[in-house]
Amino acid sequence: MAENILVCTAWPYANGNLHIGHLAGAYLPPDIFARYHRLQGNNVLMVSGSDSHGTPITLKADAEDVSPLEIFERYHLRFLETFQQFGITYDLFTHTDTENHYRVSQDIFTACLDNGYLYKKTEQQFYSETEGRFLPDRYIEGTCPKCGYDGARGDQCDNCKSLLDPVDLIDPRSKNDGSVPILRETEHFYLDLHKLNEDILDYLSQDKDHWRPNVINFSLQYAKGGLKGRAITRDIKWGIPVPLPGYDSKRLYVWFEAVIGYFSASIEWAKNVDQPEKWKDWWYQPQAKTYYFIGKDNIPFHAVIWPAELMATGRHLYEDDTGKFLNLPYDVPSNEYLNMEGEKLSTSRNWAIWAPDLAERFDPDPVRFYLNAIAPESRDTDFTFADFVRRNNDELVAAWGNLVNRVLGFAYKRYDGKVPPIGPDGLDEADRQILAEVEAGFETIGELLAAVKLKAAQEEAMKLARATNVYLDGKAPWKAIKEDPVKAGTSIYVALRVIDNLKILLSPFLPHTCQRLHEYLGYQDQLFGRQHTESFIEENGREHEALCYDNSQAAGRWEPSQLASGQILRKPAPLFKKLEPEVAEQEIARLLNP
RNA sequence: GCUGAUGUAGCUCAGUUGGUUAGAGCACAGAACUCAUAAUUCUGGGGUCGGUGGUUCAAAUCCACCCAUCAGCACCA
Repeated sequence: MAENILVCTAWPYANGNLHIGHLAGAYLPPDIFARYHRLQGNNVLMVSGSDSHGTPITLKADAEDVSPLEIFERYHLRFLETFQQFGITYDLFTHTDTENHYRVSQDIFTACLDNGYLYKKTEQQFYSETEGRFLPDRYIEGTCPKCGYDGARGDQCDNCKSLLDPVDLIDPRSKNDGSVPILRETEHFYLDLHKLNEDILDYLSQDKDHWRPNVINFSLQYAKGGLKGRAITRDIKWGIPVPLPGYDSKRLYVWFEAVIGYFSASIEWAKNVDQPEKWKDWWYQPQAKTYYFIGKDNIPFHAVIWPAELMATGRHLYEDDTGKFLNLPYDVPSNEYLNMEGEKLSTSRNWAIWAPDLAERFDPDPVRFYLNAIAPESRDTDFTFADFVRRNNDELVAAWGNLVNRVLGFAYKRYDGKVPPIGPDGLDEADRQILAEVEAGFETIGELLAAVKLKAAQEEAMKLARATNVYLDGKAPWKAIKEDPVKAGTSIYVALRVIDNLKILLSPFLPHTCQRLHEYLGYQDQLFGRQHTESFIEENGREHEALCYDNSQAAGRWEPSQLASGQILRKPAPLFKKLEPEVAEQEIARLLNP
């Protein structure tokens, strides 16, 4: 029975390029996961988009003296390109500046309000008279009340690292024009997390054995500590308007609406494919499983606050049957962080490998292979170019690429470009054993993938490739062919069929090269669907680019190969390139002298 | 400071409810082989399991304290 699997990934801030940390932590894992489930025949919906709001974007826009719109559109288009280059197969990768997202976010706000989960509160905040607006904490500078440092920001002192309340700053001034801001009263809406505290604890206490320890322990602790209301509106102009009269100067705060994107993007996708109710398969069908792939800094927002928003919404938005509830996250497989050459990635210090650069110089599959091999599933890990080169050469090329090349090359040259037949003696013990071992991989690797143990899954698949090398060595068909070409042909048949199986088992990790292998083996069709960008025009006439995926022509199936003897092979070529050790040095040099 | 996670061979990681000489891949050393991108296969060396103390016949595994790294701590999301 096909399952409905919703794959959500963190919404990247559209204020800079993506780097390897983003890929390894939040974008590659869900793609591997989604590809597996599609092969398995499950109904997968994978959605996300660019976060077009948020302070970092307005900061960057101010710094470049352009509009926030210009900033986020620029990087949004880059994201689309990056995801296509690495084969991250979103059914929809949209952004949060769409009419649809505005409407859904406002509807959720209204539902929360109607259900009594929002309250208003008045606070004192800094207001700039020269600019005529309230200033976010980060826009205020002053002297740190704790250490006396003069350049402290309103939210944090960079010198002593203390978290600050801007009201406590000595001699506060605006970062923009140096003017002295004044305190003024302002009213905001708060999400009443306190009221939902018990429900959140119940949710986190049931059926969470499959959650990673870090995620569940942290979330439980967070919720047990007592949740307090959080402001969900801001005095800013860039963002989604509050859907109430008299709030023209306020916007929904980005943390409240960005996570709503998972829901609104699902709805947008359904509209795009002309099945406007289809999103309900993932949001209202109780058996559907929803996964949220994020980095560890995002855990509270996905494991606590987003469920709270869904609960507060009343959980039957856009649904006449009030007995139905919106699905809460089934799993939040958060990753730790990826470091680089022993140091934390840093955008400001330009200590990062940017995804577009990586795509320019390397093929996507080796990068996917390496990033998954070192994915920070349970702890921070370290990316080094030396290790990348080593794993590419000594593991990917040596064990798998070479296996494919030697067997396909041999079959192509010595058996007339066809899959040889099984000889009259049939299969012997060793033949049956290697086939059984690899076929069992559909079970074991499938289970690992379904449990989001993606590193272990890849390792298991590589183990089978190594076992095939052992099998081949035992059979030595290059020797046997001299005395008994028919018997050697049986071994080559078995090896080809094993490779045909491994092609599927490895395809979630290495989709591009497995497709090529698929063709070398003589198949005509596509293992996976087609990825493309598309421009959508909304009711208000505005247009936006999005990444889409059409799975209708995908022929790959997560099941053992039935490779036919006599199938015509295509002339093979190596799937991967060996990398010169100097590559590592060159890349490091490039980092140090950009 | 408070809360949580992580710390096992040079590197990346496994180690189920505590139980024989702590495992894998790669790297390293030796051998075999030559179909293959000098790839492959076999054998071998290599670890006081972050530290200290405790519980136990027995601890990488349980408890306490400590150290290191990372994250969160409510206006970054």
